[in-house]
Amino acid sequence: MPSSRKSPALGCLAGHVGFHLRLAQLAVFERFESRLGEIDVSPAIFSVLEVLHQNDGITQSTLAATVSLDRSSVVPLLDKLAKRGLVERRASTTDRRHNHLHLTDAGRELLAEATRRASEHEKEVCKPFTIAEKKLLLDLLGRFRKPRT
Amino acid sequence: MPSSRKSPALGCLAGHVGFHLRLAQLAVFERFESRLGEIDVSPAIFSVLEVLHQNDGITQSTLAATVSLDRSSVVPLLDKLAKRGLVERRASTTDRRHNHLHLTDAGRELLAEATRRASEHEKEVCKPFTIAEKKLLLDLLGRFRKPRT
DNA sequence: TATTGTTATACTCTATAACTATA
DNA sequence: TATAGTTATAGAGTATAACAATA
Repeated sequence: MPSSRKSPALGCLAGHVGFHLRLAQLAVFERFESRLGEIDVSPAIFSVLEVLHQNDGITQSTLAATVSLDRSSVVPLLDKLAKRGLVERRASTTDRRHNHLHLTDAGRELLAEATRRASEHEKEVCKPFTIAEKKLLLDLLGRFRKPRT
Repeated sequence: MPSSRKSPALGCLAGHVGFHLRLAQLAVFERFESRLGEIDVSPAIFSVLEVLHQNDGITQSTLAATVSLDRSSVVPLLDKLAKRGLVERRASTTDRRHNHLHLTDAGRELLAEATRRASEHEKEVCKPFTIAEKKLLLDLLGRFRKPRT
């Protein structure tokens, strides 16, 4: 039975995935910040570092597409990371329009620590799910993505 | 088998709910805007209008809590809606610190149209799911919310 | 003292459009 | 002409802190 102090009715919002996606992301990102804020790693920064680690020498536009950002949005992000000595931009020798991106040693070290913390975070945030449920959730979320391109 | 032009590896991001929540929300909100942008209704505005409709006379702070915003964030939002003639603020007679919020006739009319469009949007965006899967998804998303308070 | 709404302020995130340098 | 990165700029969205009115 509902608690005596009833909360306001949500109407059709209760059945809207967008509404629930926002609340879920809010809760998850908040806890991410509380664990990785200490080492100045935001969700966006973490995803960039990880993609760089997985794809050494990747180009800025490809990175942007991979994390679903505009290529212009990636510039100030990389500026910050370069200033912190975590990332290097090397002009391509074959096509001088491209920058190839590389993690520095410091970048790899920070990523290692960030990965440890992110993994704890993930464990905490997914406590309400069984392994099968989490797998299912990721599968369902993946279906929102645009079909092709 | 993978396409010949392979996309960059995501590493551990592929298993992180936060990463997938962001992509999903991005896709969903984008399509919401494409359907309701025409009538100048953003996801935030829609949720406010619907909560006001469900809870006539609700107070600003309660509204804010209901849609997970700070009470200061709700002020400029309501300013806009009031300026558009969709919402009224009436000072409470019993406790003059409170504003009681009400939809105007115009507000109800716009909400009706917005609800029609939102329902089409919801149908479109949930095409990849069966009824059972969508129900399950909402259930799973709900588990991220903080336990009590 | 505590609470509601407000203001002033600022910060983050992100995109668009135009520029440059290449190709 | 087209592309990669950059710049300048602007707009959302949101929060924090302090304030006035009220309780």
